[in-house]
Amino acid sequence: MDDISSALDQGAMPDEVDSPVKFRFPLLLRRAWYGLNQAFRRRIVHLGITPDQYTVLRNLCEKHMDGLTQKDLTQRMSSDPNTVASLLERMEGAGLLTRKIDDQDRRARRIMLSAVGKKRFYQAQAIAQELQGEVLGALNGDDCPRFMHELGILADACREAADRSLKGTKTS
Amino acid sequence: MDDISSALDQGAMPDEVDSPVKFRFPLLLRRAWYGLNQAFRRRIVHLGITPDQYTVLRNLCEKHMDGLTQKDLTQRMSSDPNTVASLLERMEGAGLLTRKIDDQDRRARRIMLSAVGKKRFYQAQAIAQELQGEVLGALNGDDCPRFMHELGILADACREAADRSLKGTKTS
DNA sequence: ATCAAATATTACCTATACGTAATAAATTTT
DNA sequence: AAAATTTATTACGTATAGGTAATATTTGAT
Repeated sequence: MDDISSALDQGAMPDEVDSPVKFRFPLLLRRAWYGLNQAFRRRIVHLGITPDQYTVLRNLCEKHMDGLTQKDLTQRMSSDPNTVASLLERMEGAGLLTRKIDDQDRRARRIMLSAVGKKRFYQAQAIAQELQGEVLGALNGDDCPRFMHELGILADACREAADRSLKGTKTS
Repeated sequence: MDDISSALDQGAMPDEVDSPVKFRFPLLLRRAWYGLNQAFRRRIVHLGITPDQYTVLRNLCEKHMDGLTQKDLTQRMSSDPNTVASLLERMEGAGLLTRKIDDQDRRARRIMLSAVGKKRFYQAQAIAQELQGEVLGALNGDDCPRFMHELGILADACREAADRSLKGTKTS
């Protein structure tokens, strides 16, 4: 441990050599995600919804008029059952959607958008598209498709790493 | 509003036409960020720290042996003063760092890593690098630098959008 | 048909994210 | 220099993220 400490005291930088701060994936990802989220939150606060609530509304609006179960939503949102449950509880309280026990599977609950929910979605969608335009405008239009493709590959790799990390399959 | 509703009832998809789900920036960003975070959280839980706490430790370890103020940390983490304050409070309680009033500016608090904090950082760093290798391995090595450069551009654009969205400069 | 295993959700807990207001100390203005 | 302004942090409140355990149901095995 003394080796490490003295190295540090001399001003050595742990892993900056092989990966400068400006190019580290986790840092950039964090910065992008929090920035985008914060921008969107600030722009839709007057609608009484949050970015995550918008994500729920979008998933319910997009070709799922028959509703979704909480499980479905959880997967579509890359989220967690607990988080989704409390999120939907608040949204139901706000009159944005309804939850009723599913006819086929009485363990599950089917989520259905309300008229208010639809309206809020369309109001927020315009803002979301405007914001997305502003942000993606910073990138050369020609580079965009390839970039999104690569981001998709990394996103999948991240999710797979998370799944792998759940049960002790870290090594084998 | 009836126009909108009937369009939906026919199964129309809001903005899927011009931007398919698989290529939408916010979705991919969310998936990548949550996946990476969850993977890392699961792999370091035995060290008694969280991903955000690791970020604090990393910032304190990297060339800032003289310590950082909470404000500094807040900016470096793309975070918020409130969040950082409670985060540091927990970490101080866990013995990972110390907070003392700054000599130059007695409003500020200077954060200093403890021996335990240093040790935990190096233990977690090995895991972080391993994880990063697994994830980035999914991308063609040659594409990586350009991708990171572009992600950096978008991250900056997101932060700027967030700052712009704070004070009513949305239109002008 | 019955009992065991799998599954959807809830309940409860801790850790962020971040907004607003309060507090205290530093800086600027008059 | 005293007052007004700016700034670093804390206090407090609501909204996620996500782990563990309990519950209710459905499915699968005997």
